Amino acid sequence: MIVQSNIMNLEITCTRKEADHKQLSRCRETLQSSFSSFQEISRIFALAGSEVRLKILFLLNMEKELCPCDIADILEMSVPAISQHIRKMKDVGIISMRRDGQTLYYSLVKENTNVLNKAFSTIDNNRKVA
Amino acid sequence: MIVQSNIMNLEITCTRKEADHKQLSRCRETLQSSFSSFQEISRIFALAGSEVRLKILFLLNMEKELCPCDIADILEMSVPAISQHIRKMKDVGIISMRRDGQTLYYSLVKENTNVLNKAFSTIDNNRKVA
DNA sequence: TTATTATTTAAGTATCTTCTTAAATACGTA
DNA sequence: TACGTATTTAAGAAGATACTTAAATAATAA
Repeated sequence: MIVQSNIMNLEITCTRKEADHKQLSRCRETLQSSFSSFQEISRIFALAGSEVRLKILFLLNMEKELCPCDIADILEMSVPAISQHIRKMKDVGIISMRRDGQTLYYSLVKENTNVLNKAFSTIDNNRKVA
Repeated sequence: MIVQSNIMNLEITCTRKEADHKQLSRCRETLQSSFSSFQEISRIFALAGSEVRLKILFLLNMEKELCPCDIADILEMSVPAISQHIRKMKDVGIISMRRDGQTLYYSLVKENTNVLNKAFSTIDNNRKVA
């Protein structure tokens, strides 16, 4: 693994007289030291940023596991459409699969969905009962 | 405000023999009762799902407020590119603005960014200090 | 008033996303 | 083996997204 030397690029392009160069350098350093977190977490949010996928994730959180056929039924969407959403989430590792005969059951990978928990509980709490 | 009657569409399209129709109906009802939460939260995640915007949000959380010029400098991007990201976040109400002379300062709207807090703390904790 | 600075807006383009439909794979059963 | 069911994969079209550059606003300073 190549660890880049931490000599910061200090040429500040912001021409504002009041610009606080120490603040700008500090911000750059923080971003650099968290480089991979931003990648990983933004990827998870991009997935949860689709209303369809957020619903799938919420349902998996609530029901433990579901198959593509169930999900397609609940969301009133085509099975291939659901399958392709599922693949994206599996690729990033926020859901996993088990097979039982012909049926594939998908479930949340809890270790990788911590950043979504607050959303799940907020959705639960804002539920309007008829 | 029009509250839709809650008579569920009960025609289950999933032809799996093992399909649990009660479970499917329950899931549909839950989604329906949380309709607007899914919209609102997925919209916030879609914003945070861009690596650039997640960095901006993280920086605003850390620094309280920043101007577009500062942000463009820190992220080494053009000012118009940053300005357009900012507009999207302002439109959805997760950031707000104050003016001081020619400079516009942007900051987080904390009430609307609760679902991102876990991400901010995770990023902080995973920081690799040089 | 004119110029300068900070910022936004607009138009254009390249890329990504999310569906659709049709075909392929994988398992179970007659 | 052949068929049906559950699911994935592939190809393609329509729409959304994220930059670029150039022009427009808005506040301040000369």
